[in-house]
Amino acid sequence: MQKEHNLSKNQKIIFDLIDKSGGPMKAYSILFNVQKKGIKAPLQVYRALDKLVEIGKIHKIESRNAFIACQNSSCQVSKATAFSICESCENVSEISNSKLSKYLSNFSDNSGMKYSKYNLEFFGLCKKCKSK
Amino acid sequence: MQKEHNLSKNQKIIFDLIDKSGGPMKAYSILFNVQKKGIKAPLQVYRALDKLVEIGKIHKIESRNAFIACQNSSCQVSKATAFSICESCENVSEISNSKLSKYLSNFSDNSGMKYSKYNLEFFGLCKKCKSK
DNA sequence: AACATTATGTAATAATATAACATTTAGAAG
DNA sequence: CTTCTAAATGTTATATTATTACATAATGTT
Repeated sequence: MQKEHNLSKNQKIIFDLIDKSGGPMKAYSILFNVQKKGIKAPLQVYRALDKLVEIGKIHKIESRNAFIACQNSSCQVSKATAFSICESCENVSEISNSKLSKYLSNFSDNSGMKYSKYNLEFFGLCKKCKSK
Repeated sequence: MQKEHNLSKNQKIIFDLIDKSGGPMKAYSILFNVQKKGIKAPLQVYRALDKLVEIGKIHKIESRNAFIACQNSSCQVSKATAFSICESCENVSEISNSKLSKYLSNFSDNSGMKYSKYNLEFFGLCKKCKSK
């Protein structure tokens, strides 16, 4: 069972926006969209984003500086994330493949490092863009 | 055999700096370090970085906005990269593990997407930082 | 020599993110 | 219900990362 986080006002506004958008959103585009709701400054957005990332409600797509709602309801913390990114239309989706996540969560090499987190981004052409 | 790219003047200066540093470097830190060599503007740095990334001499660590020299001499193009990042000391190293790269290069799911590239970043504590 | 491609130089500015400080709100403990 | 604490908010300013636009020079090809 997922812990219920009571989102604060700003967190809820921003999460709902990202979630409803269905795709990745950039911080300043979020800011623009929530200004009518009284969120006026970048920092207000970044603070909400930081918290939402921390509790796993959204993930950051590092290569795009964008944020996407977690599509995996069982995902509490952002410690094991994988995405597929279309380099043509910039569509992003979260990959939830238990074999992949098991493989990566258990990965270790001879560096003596203990991995507690990973982020994987695959790039290519999505079905639509491939057939163009 | 790796194709020999004749680096231009700026590309060579910047690659040598990153390579000698032995770790990831940020664009504006690179800029600062090469100003005595006549490279004065951010754009000159970013252009060289773009080219070096394109030909696989360096890689971008997306989560850190930093650039590291490729540590894998057989790596021509930056299409399959994996790094381990210490969240305490920020040490970064390139993982070269043929099983991992095979697994990821051959990965496919039911999205209909053809993956041509990936970037994986593992996070944790390195040996040194763990024992502190 | 003519042409195309790649690289360079320079200034301005866009886009992304954080620091610092004051105040308010929401929960927990007594 | 009051006191305390942690979390969240509001606001201004600024730091950091990256690109646009335009002019010129060097390099490679036919």
